[in-house]
Amino acid sequence: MKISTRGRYAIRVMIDLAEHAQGEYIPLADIARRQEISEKYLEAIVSMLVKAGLLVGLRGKKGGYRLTKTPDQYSVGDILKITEGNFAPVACLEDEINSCDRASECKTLKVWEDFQKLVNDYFSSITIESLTGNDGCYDYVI
Amino acid sequence: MKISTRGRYAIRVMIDLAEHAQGEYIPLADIARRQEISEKYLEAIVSMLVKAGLLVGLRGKKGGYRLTKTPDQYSVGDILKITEGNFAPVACLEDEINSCDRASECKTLKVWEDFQKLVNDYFSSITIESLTGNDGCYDYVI
DNA sequence: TATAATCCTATTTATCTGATAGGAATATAC
DNA sequence: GTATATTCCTATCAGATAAATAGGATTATA
Repeated sequence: MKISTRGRYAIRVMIDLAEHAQGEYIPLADIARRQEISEKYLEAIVSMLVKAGLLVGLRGKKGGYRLTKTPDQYSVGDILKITEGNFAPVACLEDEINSCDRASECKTLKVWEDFQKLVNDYFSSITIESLTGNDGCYDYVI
Repeated sequence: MKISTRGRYAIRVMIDLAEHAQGEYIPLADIARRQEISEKYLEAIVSMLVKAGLLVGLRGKKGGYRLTKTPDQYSVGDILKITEGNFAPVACLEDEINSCDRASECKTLKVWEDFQKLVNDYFSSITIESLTGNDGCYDYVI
């Protein structure tokens, strides 16, 4: 029932970018220094966020990462879904169809289904913007 | 973010006992057979429940396990707290006092605190009795 | 062309999960 | 009091995953 370090770091990266980016690309080294996280480890995490389209990276000098949307358009849930895979508390809820033999007689299935919805709704309701010290007025265009 | 097999099995054991026990001791072999779970694996799980006082075991012939309370007095949360340790989604919330250096400046601490409460409240609200096919009238005395 | 950055692949270490095995201790029934 | 049925205890094992590190290929800018 733990949120992985990956997930926690991913959220911190997103908040950091939301607070410091003015539309330009921010090198990962800057984020790693501010957040006191190993740059090499962050690399793996950030690459997940890029692959999922939450960030874009640019190589070379003046390169780095930037958000693809404004901070109010990201939820904590969006990020955790990428790093944690999904919010299914049990394996049988990971796929659309439940392929567990015992599903029809399972007395706890509803407990897990309702729980999954609870978790999803909670994390979906928290925006990255709400976790920054910013005022919600972005003076840059994405 | 997964509930362990231990936790799921523990809940099934408790439901099984709530449905089948009439005050007498139920051998683990019976539960293992009904639930189609390895008896040896269940042993380790059930011993946790005994140590925590949710069940009592009796050795020897006519031995087995029985509940220490009526099914409506157990919540799913009571059981999961034992098998999962706690509901802290991050390590810094496991102890009473938060010993994380970054706690004072942590932008996500409240997210995790509120989440922990949400999870705790949810699982605490579900009784084992509500997961059985019983009517809530116990014809045995504990 | 030098430099600064992302991107990619592999490796390591530690921890946890799920499961199995063998046997010691003990309560009941005959 | 002996056989039997059961919990109880300790140890072990394989596999997966998490967290982190390392080295170098690629690419954009100045």
